[in-house]
Amino acid sequence: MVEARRDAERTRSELLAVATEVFAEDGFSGARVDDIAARTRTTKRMIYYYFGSKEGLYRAVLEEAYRGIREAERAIDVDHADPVDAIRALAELTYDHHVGHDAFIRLVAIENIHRGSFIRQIEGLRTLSQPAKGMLDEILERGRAAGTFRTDVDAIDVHLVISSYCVFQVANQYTFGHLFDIDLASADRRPHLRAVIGDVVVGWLTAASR
Amino acid sequence: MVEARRDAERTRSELLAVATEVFAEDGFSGARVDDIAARTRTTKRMIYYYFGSKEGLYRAVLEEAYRGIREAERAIDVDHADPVDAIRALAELTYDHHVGHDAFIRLVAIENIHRGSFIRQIEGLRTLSQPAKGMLDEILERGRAAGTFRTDVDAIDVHLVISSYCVFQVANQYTFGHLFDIDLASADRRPHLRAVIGDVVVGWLTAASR
DNA sequence: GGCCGAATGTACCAGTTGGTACAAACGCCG
DNA sequence: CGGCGTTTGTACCAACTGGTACATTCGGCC
Repeated sequence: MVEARRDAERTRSELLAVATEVFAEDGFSGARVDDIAARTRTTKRMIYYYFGSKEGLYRAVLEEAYRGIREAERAIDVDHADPVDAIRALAELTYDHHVGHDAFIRLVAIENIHRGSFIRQIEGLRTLSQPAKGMLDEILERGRAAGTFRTDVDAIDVHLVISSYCVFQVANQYTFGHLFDIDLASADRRPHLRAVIGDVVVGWLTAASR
Repeated sequence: MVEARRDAERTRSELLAVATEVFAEDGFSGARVDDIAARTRTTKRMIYYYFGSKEGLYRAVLEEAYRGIREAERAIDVDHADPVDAIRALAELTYDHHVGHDAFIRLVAIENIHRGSFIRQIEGLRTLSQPAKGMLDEILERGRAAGTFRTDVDAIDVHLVISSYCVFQVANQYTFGHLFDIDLASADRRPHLRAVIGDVVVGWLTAASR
């Protein structure tokens, strides 16, 4: 029987899963410890036993979310010989990836509201982000060597352009959607919005340098 | 003597100004009514007298912030004859504009965390956003007529690309900055980041349609 | 000057919230 | 089986927090 009355690992991970939902929904201050506990098979006491404080729980949520997302990102593998195809694929896969992980993007937005004060306390996150940059570097280098890519752009610039667009789709969908009376999350519009970021990056990179 | 002991207008506007700062800093749930009042020459009582509730105050803050920003946006006037110059200028001025209004962008981020539930209650905001779109429409039309702009892109797409980039610079500076060890807000880097969004939009729009 | 409604200040409250003291139950190991 | 460290549940609290009752003061108007 799996119905173990005592299962430290399960208690901990259930707490983490529920806390992720609640923090993503209500923010750090908006989330209530009692609320998180109530949605669990265990009690508030366990939050303090395993995580020490509301803040400790939030930090654990943030860390796990980042690890999970980086893991998922490694699956984005672009092996096109042509750098133009490769960069377009990377941009559009990044779009898909972000659209599919809105809870994570909400957590990131919340963390930025707090000026990144919690993320800074988490060790080892930085190295986790290097693969994404490495792949970009490699594609750009091939494109430049082939003479098809402009030379006044580096991997961070490209990552910034792609991330901005993809994050904004999710993070700002409510205000942007309201002001311009458009639903960015609508399935009908997805293919177009997806193609746009591909077009943007390819058009930009294949244009002549200033 | 300007030192009026009683000045309804001043009390109200001081409350609004301080509340804007506090909400932008701490979010809706994070902000404390007592804290806002304490930073004022008046008392908490006045918040309830003028705004009815914490939520009423937040709504007033949001509305005033949007009106202010749209006002400022109307100053962005691009009168280049060449649509390519015009669109580059628009993109780069939008960048400057966003970088200079980070409190507003924080409020927008906070509002999106709340899924836009407050902004929806504010009447007349939608019409306020139309000028920006109108100007874009006009530039795009000229560019298409001249044969220099691709035809598979509309004003909303362009606005989305520009806004994404400019908002991200400010809204996500902390997490992005931390993960890639770069300070997006550094004055040294501004000219480059500013040029990038110009290059992106021009390169994209002047490339051939798919 | 005296009236009256708008504006303001003080004191207070009830519900909420993060956090904890204490003890009990569990299950592994010898 | 018995002991012992880990894990869990209950009850509780002190501080905080949004909100308000009530009294008071101000300033314009007749």
